[in-house]
Amino acid sequence: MTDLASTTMNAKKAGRISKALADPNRLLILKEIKRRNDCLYCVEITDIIDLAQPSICHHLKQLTDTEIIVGEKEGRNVKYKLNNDVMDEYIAFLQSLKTE
Amino acid sequence: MTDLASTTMNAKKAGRISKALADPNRLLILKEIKRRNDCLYCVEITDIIDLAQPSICHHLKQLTDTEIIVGEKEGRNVKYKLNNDVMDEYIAFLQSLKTE
DNA sequence: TCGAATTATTTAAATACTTCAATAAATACT
DNA sequence: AGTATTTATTGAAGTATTTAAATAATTCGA
Repeated sequence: MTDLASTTMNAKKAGRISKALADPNRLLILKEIKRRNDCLYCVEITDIIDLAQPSICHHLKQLTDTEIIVGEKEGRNVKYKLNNDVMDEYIAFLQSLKTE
Repeated sequence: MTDLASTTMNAKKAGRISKALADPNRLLILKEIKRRNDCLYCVEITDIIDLAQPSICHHLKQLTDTEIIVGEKEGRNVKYKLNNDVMDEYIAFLQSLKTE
């Protein structure tokens, strides 16, 4: 099992997730997934983000590489969903940094 | 009130906080603040991070600029503490991205 | 099969980030 | 005042990220 696919959170993985979230366009994508009830086709992202197709593809890759979102192929399209587990692990890591 | 100093979280501010957290050395600093019971002098960071003093200073600035940590001057030293409020706001923003 | 639609990859340019050496600024101590 | 200690700033080099044009790959429909 690779480090990326590991289910346990650590500083290294948290750093990668932070980096994946460190772009306004990628946060926009996540907000849009939420708005569309956890379901977003790649082609629809062009409507909300003013970037060329390869750029959007690049941002989606940042998010899928860290497994914050998961893509499901549906014919020609890819449907994206948020990975709540990864988000919960990341949030738990952040909580652990706080003083009780 | 500047956007950075605003108490309300938005995608722009969340993006900046994510970016501040997107470095292993900065996460190390946060973990060390926690380990030392929410109190860390700049000069002590040299012990745990193998970077030159200006580099550490640079990283501390990333964290203080986004107010994830707050520095208190004590004579020549600066004592750093985690800003739980900002962390909570950031976590709440991440929670809001999840599907209920 | 052929053409259209959707997504992925490669390459290159522009921009941003990380790091350190040199140096400055602030403060304590004698 | 002079010196040592701690932190901040500037400037430059190396590295990484973002973006888009060109192109490839995949799949649906006629």
